[in-house]
Amino acid sequence: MAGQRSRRRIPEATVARLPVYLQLLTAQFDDGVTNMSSEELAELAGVNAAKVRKDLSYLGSYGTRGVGYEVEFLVFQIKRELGLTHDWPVVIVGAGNLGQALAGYGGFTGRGFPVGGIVDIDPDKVGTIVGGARVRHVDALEQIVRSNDLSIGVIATPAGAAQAAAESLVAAGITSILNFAPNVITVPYGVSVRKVDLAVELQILSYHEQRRANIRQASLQSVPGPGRPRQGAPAQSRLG
Amino acid sequence: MAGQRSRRRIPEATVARLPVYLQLLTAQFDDGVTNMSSEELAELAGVNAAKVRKDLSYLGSYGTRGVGYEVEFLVFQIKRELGLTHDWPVVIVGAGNLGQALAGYGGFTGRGFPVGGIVDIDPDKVGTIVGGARVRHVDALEQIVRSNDLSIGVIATPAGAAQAAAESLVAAGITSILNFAPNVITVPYGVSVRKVDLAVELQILSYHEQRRANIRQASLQSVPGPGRPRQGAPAQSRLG
DNA sequence: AGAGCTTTGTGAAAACGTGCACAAAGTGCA
DNA sequence: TGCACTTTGTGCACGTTTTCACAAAGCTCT
Repeated sequence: MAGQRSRRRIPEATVARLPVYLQLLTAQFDDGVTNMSSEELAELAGVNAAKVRKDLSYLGSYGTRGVGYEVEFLVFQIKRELGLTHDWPVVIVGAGNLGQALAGYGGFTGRGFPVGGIVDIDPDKVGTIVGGARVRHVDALEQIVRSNDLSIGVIATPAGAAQAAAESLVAAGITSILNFAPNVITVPYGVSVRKVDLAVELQILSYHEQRRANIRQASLQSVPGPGRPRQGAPAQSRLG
Repeated sequence: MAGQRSRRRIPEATVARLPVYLQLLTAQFDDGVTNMSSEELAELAGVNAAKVRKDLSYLGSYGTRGVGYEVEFLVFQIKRELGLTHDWPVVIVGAGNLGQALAGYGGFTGRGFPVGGIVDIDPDKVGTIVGGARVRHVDALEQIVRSNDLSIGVIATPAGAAQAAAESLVAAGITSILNFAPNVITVPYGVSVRKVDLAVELQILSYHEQRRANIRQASLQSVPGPGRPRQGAPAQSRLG
């Protein structure tokens, strides 16, 4: 039983929730909370308590029946599982509007993902300082990646340049990509990609808005009665 | 014979993919492509062709057997279903780093979601011009929402202010929220929330990176030497 | 008009994810 | 020690999503 605790594959849905638990647990710990039940954590995360327990059970049996989970220990275990025991500096491709915002955005650096480099193809941008880092030419990508041993790249280019950016990143040795460009990129097997598309998120909201409007239209009943408060569901822009 | 095509409920997973198809189809149409098969679209979207067909079948039977789908018509149908036949101006709460980037980011306005207003609680920011819009005080939120008939709000505040921002938005009459703050917000029933958390995306990538590193490690069968403990497998202390 | 080819639309099966419900395992108190 | 109480960890049933596989429908060519 004691064998490898960690070779187990964790379901993708759980992997997507662990960072949320981690953030909540960390905040609670900073507030002096040392112990929490699945019920309390579920309440904060806006999910079902059984789901919390099942999610946490993939990490191991780290709770104590009748008591709950020790916050600090759980934080450590989630970090370990997510590979957050060390920083992962990222390299940003594209120093335009979005790239600059990302580089300057504290929530990046502050959570274990410092900007390890930023590149652009435009010679006019090269040499400017963005979020504390000097913009370098995209040709230096491989050198930046190798010498800093980077694994994660962020694409913040316009749509048309995204595929080329992805190819440069992969050629430079990057194996995980976060893509902010509004198009699908193709990468070789073994490279992970996640896509964040602001317009897609808004379009999904638009669908629900429009649907509400239709329903109001259809059944001329008034406002949808005041129900219980509800938590927002975490949004994943994942293509299965 | 078709009758009302649209009262059917579309699965959430499909709703999340329709914007991707829409983007691809629009790009193809601009390139002069007038007709596409589910196979071709699937290839571009990076998904299974049967999935494309099933997704599109929720809109109605708009394909032609033996031929495929007419791109322009399909674009129209998807837009109709997603409620994209008109613009949805959004109001942004928070004119800091992120709010400014969002307001200035073309991919927002350019895809049917112009900035209908931006507010901040900081009097120093009020009155400044951000992405073409003048920042107003958060107290004016309700007036802005009502007079422009807005439905969608974007939270671009720091974590601590997000819940208050959500409450202001709801009080002002907003029914859909896109939350960029890295925490869970609670809203009344009937309000849609989607959350985009950059750190969460990176943490998910981190998990996969770390897992790859572990697997490499394991298949090498070698005990990690005294070398520096970089992206390798974090030592697995304490087994459950 | 019919044969051959292509591609849709959809039942049905498989895979995946969620939530209930409860035994097991712990605490605390008398 | 034994009893009451709490909370975990998980088997199971249910719902959703994905994939397969194929009949039905359309096109083209003769």
